[in-house]
Amino acid sequence: MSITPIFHIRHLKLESFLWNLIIRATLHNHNLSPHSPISVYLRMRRHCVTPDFHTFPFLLPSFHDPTHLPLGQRTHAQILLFGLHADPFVRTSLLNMYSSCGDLASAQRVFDHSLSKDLPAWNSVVNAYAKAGLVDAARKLFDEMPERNVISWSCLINGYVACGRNREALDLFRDMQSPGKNRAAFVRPNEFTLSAVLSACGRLGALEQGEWVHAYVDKYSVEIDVVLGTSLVDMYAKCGSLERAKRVFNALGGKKDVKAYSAMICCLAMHGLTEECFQLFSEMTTVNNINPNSVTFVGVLGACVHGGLIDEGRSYFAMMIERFGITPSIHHYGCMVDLYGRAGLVEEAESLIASMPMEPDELIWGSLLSGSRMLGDVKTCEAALKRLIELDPMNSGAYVLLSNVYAKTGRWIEVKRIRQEMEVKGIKKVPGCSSVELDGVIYEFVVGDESQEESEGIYAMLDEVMQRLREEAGYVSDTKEVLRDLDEEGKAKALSYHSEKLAIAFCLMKTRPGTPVRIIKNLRICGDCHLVMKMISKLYGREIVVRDCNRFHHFKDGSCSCRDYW
DNA sequence: CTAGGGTTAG
Repeated sequence: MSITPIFHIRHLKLESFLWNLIIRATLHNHNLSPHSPISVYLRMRRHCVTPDFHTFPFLLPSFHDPTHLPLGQRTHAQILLFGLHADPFVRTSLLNMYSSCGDLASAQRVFDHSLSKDLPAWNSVVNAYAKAGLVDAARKLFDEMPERNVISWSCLINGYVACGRNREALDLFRDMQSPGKNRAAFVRPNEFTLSAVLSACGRLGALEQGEWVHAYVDKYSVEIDVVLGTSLVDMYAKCGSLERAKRVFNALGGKKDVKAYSAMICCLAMHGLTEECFQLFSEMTTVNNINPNSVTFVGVLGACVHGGLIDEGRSYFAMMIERFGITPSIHHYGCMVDLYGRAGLVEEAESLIASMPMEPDELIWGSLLSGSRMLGDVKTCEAALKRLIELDPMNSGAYVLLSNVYAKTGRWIEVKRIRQEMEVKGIKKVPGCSSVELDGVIYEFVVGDESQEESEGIYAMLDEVMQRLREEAGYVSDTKEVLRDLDEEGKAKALSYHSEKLAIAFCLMKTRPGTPVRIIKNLRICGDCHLVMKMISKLYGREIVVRDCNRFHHFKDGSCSCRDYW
């Protein structure tokens, strides 16, 4: 870019005006080239042009990650030097700079020392706390705000979604729409709000609420841009409705970018549709010439894992590095380790781990553990667990996986030892929890839970169902994964109240025959529940979709889309 | 209209 003509303009005010414009024009230059905002600013100073009220709101957004903090601080000093620190625009920019550089304390200080705190300033500080993961603090500020607009609500909803408090995000969205609660005029959600809400719906599996958002989008003619479209795709796919995900995805037409493609690719992978996943990948890269990124490959490699496709996994891994120049992250290594482990290629897994440029983390050892668990490779599991608990001593999942392997192979002394070890260290097993949505209400079931209002009915229903499975389908409990050394009857009992069984009983009770059932589970589904779901799908003529923490299972006519490989 | 606040895939 040539900026020479500017130097000949004499008029002082006009000079800063033009320098400001140049800084704005360079905002997208993130490297420290001569054309970066800070370089232009320094040149402006060398030409003895005094910065004004507009200069810093242009300059400050160029400092947006922790490595930029020192420059941000020096810019703050410049602001003080030129006496521009009282200006509300400058202050909000400064607040945002500190927040995006990760210096929350300084952001708060800038806010506290502001004489007039207008709406953008409040929104910025709420957002700063929400982005830092301190959503309760954000909420406190939000509650103190003298007035709020759609941005205030969106920032806080985002904060809840970002830290996994999805229910609270939806509660807040509901409050936003009940005029009594937001003590202001009705605030209409926009595409920013709706994207965040859809994200929460997807994670919760709240299809009906997600559908409501989609209907809202249509009703108020909110434009489905690529961001909102991606959110819709993600929501439908995570709620088990691939058909509608595809419909929205296709309707995006030429607007689809790498994120939209990646969302769809990851979703196809989660549903075990490996072929379609690969096809979409090639459509994206070869037909539409969109470069995949690291997330795209997390999806594609995930599809390989779910399909047990070693060769494809290897070739995508190589393609990622060689053709697209993407440095594999720990997630990609994790996929490969999982893939090798499941195939019994323990040596390959280990040599890959040894070749990693970064220290293997708990994800890697977890992948090795969950991979080798499939084949009952006790030795590898033990080794992986040992490394895993060095890094993450309270990881209950690791202990459970290993004791699973011991239980499968009947090594009850070891099972007992693990259980004692967990007890001594105070490690609590994460309880299995399943949820279903009915008429827009999410019902949660925890293993052996009897607190539900209708517990009695649910248990009676479950007993009846299991009885029918035994009599009419020859069901015998698959007790291989019970973690206690009980007699066969005891084991069957320990299994029979797994949360997903409670959930399915509830659905059979509450919904009309033939209605599809969707269940979300926080852990991996166990062998026995998997078997029971298959049988129910046939005997009761129900389509059942179970999303466990790892992937989707579509049960229909007695079989599952995962082909019993998970 | 030279200026400040928020969104999607993992």
